[in-house]
Amino acid sequence: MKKKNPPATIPVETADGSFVAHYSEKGLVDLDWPVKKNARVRPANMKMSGQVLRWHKLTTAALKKILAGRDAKELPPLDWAGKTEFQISVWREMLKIPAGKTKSYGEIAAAIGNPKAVRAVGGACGANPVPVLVPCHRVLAANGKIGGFSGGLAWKRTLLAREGVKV
DNA sequence: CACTCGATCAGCG
DNA sequence: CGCTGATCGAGTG
Repeated sequence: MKKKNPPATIPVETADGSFVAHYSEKGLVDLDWPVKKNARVRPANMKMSGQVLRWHKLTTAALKKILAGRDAKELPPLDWAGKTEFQISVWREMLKIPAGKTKSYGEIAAAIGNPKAVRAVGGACGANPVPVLVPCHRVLAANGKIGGFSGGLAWKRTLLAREGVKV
């Protein structure tokens, strides 16, 4: 009985474009990078609970702060249903990284108790459904190399630059 | 279940 | 500086 909640899809307007947020009954499920141009997303029926709107407000505020190179004051609840414990551990660990600081994949691995799972950590980062809010861009390779980024490497560089991080 | 790949890392020539 | 092996989780057939 997989009641597939029609995820609420709402655009998040920022100076960098319109991100697209997807919410379930439990919280933010997914956040997409700004689509090319007229990413005309239909807010569907905004008949959803005001709770979603409240979350959306938090999402918007947090997103803008991080895009500006600062830490988000508060994040909306994140719904990581369907993900593995390992991935969630990795993401939760990344959430602890403050703006302007960076960690290596190896450090994340060590922090969650699997010092050797560095490759796996990389994989988890790539599977992160909520970029920016979960600062996957603050994770660099051990030797200071920038590594990769699923939303396009350009974003990673831009975000780091705004936070005052040099690569 | 077996096999492959990845946003890694550390060691060695 | 470039190549190789070690290692872990996830996806695929």
